[in-house]
Amino acid sequence: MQIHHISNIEVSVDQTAYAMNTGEVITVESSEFDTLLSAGVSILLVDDDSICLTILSKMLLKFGYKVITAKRGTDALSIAREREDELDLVLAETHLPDMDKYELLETMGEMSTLPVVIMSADDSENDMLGGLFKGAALYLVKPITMNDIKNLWQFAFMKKTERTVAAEDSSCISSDHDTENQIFTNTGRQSHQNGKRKEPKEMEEDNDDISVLKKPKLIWTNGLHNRFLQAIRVLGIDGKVFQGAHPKKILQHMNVPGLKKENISSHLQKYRLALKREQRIEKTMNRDYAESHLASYNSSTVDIQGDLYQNPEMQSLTSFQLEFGSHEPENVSSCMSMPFLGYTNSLNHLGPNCNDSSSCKYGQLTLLGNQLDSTYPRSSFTGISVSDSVTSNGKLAEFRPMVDSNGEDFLKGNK
DNA sequence: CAGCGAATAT
DNA sequence: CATATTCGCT
Repeated sequence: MQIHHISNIEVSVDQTAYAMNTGEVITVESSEFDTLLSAGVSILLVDDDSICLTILSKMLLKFGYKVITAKRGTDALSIAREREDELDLVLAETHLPDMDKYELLETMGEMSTLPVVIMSADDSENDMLGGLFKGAALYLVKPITMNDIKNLWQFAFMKKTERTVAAEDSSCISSDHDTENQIFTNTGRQSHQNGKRKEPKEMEEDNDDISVLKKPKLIWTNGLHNRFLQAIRVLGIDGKVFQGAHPKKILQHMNVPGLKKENISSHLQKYRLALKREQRIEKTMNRDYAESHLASYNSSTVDIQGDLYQNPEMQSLTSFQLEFGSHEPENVSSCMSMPFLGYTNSLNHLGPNCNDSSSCKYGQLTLLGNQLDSTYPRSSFTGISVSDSVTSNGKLAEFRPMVDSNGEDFLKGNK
């Protein structure tokens, strides 16, 4: 088998630009944050084409990922089999010489828990939905951008779960000041082909002594919330008049393994409160300075992200992140703050293209989306990443939590 | 039994 | 104090 351990690659980034995409001036000084988040994440990169392989490796390395490459599907599988523990994520091209389209994806799904991110030049809904349905954590359409790469780390945590927890779950009475190398506890699962909604089995050999008594605290991450929003958009915004958005249906639609009805209800309750608040705010604003404020509110999503951002309303059809609080309390919340910031997130290219397709399973999504978008709070979009602002400004903006991003407004209580 | 609002817990 | 869970009512 041909495995290349890449530690140093000699390809100039300039060529990256022409080959991969606009890639221009990826000034991405790989801000400290990016490298911090992706640091130590090991990625198995699978691509038949040497050029792509090299370029992608380069990009990955730039963000601090560890990269192992394979050119053939079989190689990828054996690597994954032997060294699954060292790996965090598989990034694979769909078209491989020795396998057909989603064979690697499927096989990988059967034999390991590694999240698989698919990349392909095929951008039809059929292809994308197919890939996602077969269990891909994310479907990236080539050309791959630096942003895509930058956000990859988020999907790596879908597998790295209990290992880290179990490793440190032993009594840590020692009041150690842990460094930041701690990893949060995400429980993620790839959807199987027959993937139904629930997964009765939870932990394999974990301490379940209190698992029944203690309910794991569910933390609604942006990703999870986005999924929630997506579900709501499809089903209908309010359960009262329409028959859409009952928690049960939402749960069904979200299709998240560990998620309980109660969680949805709770979140829905909070969500509705937030809605009310916003409506009141808008009303009070209407009385006084009607248009100026409103205008700024509505356009804000567009303003920040500028022209190059596509369709913020459409959120990822992709995967989700389920996060439970670990038994050790504090480390979670501290870690939590990081992912929020960087969550520009897998905007996969599903949204914009969907309107022309009647074949799209989520065709109703576009329909409902139009009539609803005035009602629901701004899509929770927080992070406009640093590199985004680079392109708009021309120079690097300082990293700061988006002030005007309304992503979080839903979370904070405005009165 | 499910949904929703309010109370309670973390 | 915010947010998740539990309770009680419909």
